[in-house]
Amino acid sequence: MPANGRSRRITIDDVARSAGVSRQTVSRAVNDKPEIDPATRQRVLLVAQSMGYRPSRFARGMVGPGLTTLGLVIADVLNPFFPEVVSGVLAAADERGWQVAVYSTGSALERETAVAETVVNHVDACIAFLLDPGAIELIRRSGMPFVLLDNEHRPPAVSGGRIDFASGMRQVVGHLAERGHRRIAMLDDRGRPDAGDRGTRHSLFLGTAAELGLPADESWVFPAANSLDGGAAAMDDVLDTGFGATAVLAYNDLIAIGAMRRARDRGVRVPEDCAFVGCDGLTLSRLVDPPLTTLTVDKELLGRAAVRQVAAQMTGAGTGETVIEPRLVVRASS
Amino acid sequence: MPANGRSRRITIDDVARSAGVSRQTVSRAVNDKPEIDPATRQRVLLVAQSMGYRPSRFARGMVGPGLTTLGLVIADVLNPFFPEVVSGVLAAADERGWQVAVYSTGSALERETAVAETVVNHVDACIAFLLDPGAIELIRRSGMPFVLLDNEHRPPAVSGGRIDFASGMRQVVGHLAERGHRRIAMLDDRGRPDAGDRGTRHSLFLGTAAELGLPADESWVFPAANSLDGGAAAMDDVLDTGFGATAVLAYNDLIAIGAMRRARDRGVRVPEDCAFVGCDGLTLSRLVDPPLTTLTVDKELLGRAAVRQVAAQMTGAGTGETVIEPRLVVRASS
DNA sequence: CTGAAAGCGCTAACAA
DNA sequence: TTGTTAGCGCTTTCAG
Repeated sequence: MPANGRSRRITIDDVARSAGVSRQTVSRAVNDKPEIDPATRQRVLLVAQSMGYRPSRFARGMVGPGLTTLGLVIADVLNPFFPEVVSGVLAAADERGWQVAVYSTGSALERETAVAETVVNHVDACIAFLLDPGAIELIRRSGMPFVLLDNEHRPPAVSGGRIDFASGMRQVVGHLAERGHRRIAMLDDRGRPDAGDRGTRHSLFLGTAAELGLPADESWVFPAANSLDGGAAAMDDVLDTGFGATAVLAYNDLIAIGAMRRARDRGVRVPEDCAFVGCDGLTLSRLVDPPLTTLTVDKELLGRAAVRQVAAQMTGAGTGETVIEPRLVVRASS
Repeated sequence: MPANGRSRRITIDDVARSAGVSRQTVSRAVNDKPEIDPATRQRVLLVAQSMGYRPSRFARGMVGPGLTTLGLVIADVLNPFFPEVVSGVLAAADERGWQVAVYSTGSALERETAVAETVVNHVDACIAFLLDPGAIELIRRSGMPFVLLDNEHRPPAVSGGRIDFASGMRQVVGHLAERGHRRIAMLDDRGRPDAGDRGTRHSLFLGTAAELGLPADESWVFPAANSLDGGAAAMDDVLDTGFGATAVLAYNDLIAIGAMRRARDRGVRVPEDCAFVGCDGLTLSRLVDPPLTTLTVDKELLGRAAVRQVAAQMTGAGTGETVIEPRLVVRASS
């Protein structure tokens, strides 16, 4: 019960008794039904208000169709990638009259199972950024409509949404190669357990570099925590290993910006000494100095598309996948 | 019911019948109760799964204590102010085992009533950034625990959380005055209906300026849309009116950054020709060029404090107010 | 270990 | 216009 904490909940019967009417009449008054004497309504409403009566969501949901609650699991609202996705999801859910419950894993893999368990019990459908196979399986098994985003290991029975980084990496590495870069370092997100797996930015980078005849291998990839500080620390590694990179490609804009700032602080000229390229196309990337070249992704669209897929599943459609095409935006950092 | 769309919902009775047991046994299996034969559990679970059975949230909430859903109404997730508040709310709500449903008004005053109506019907408590008195009254009357944030016109019966901009403006204007600035323009958020009212940044700016003997009046305040572009457009106004401002104080960092960029684009040197100061202390403000001087606010704390107040109301405590103290962070823009 | 009965708070359908 | 009856799907007694 909406945590009254203290005493027993006040029910429609309490109000009915206190107002000297039947509970039906109370229901009519509260729900603004036409078939009730305005005077009665007024009186009942007053009593209800004074008693602090609030209809139970649960009892109502029990009778009527109830509200659809969509669970949205993200890693961290403070990572500027997610608010844009959230925005798309909120808008699309609102159009359908759904409520959105937001859950954050705090980018902690070990918390994913707990979040998944909560989700399974408290929402009607789920859109999630999740990496732990156990957590994913938990939600899948629940049978609720489920869309998994940004995960290359999506089980076949689960719908998904992803960004076409194969195309993206071609654009990015191609751009750097055109600019004459041969020694390109990559700053990967070390928080992801799928590092290096097929389809990840990491492996696509290596593959594309090889295709273009660039000398890149695992030693060209540096793990970074997914944050500005993480990017900065990884840039220290790049610089300190005497790697001689003339360009740095980061897993995302956050890491790229952190790295770029650290490089500048250490006397590296951008882009003359070293070029920087990010992924995601955060608003932020336009505002830093120098403005960051980035692989832009329509994150709101990703959110909207996910909601559309949830809706499709509710009408019985099968598993599907949405692929978002990224677009390289060249700015002064390269 | 959780929008099955197609046919009737599958109930516990359906499963019981199909598995040849009583619904009690199904309940035991599904809820992992100890008093059931492991073999039976297994069998029942299999049947349940194969039938796509999902227990009804509503029916469960009806019986047990149910989950508390906290409604969080913000203006716009894309405004980087809000994610930080959301982060604080999510964390504090999670600690209490509550679910958070996020609603966005899209910064549109005319949508507030509709959002308030939804909130009233579908959550157990509410934390909101709301400006329309009608919407606020709607939620207040519902009797649910309610905390109104960042609103100078909070009804006495409603709990609130706000930032101490009286102190803040003293810090900001004092700082600029110390630096020798006399002609200070303010870029106000034109979307707020309370512009100029007592307690707003607008009026506190004018009051503080007067106290310090600076020549500021209404004509020194320029309305700006709450966005980067809004700040840019307002800066055009400042520049074009030949106002001769040597410093610009903005309603928030978003507006300040937009204005600062526009100024630079038009050949104004920052801070030599014109200094810029924002409010809020967005992460963003540290990253732009030049880094922005800003009145930093602990936005996560604001969110956490709001949750704490909701919790207090649930245990029967009365109306309260949390005041967050802002802190000036001086950077290169001034 | 399993089943039968009772009731959570509400609204739709019907009766008065 | 108002009241009565019947459930919604589930879990918690209490019997077996």
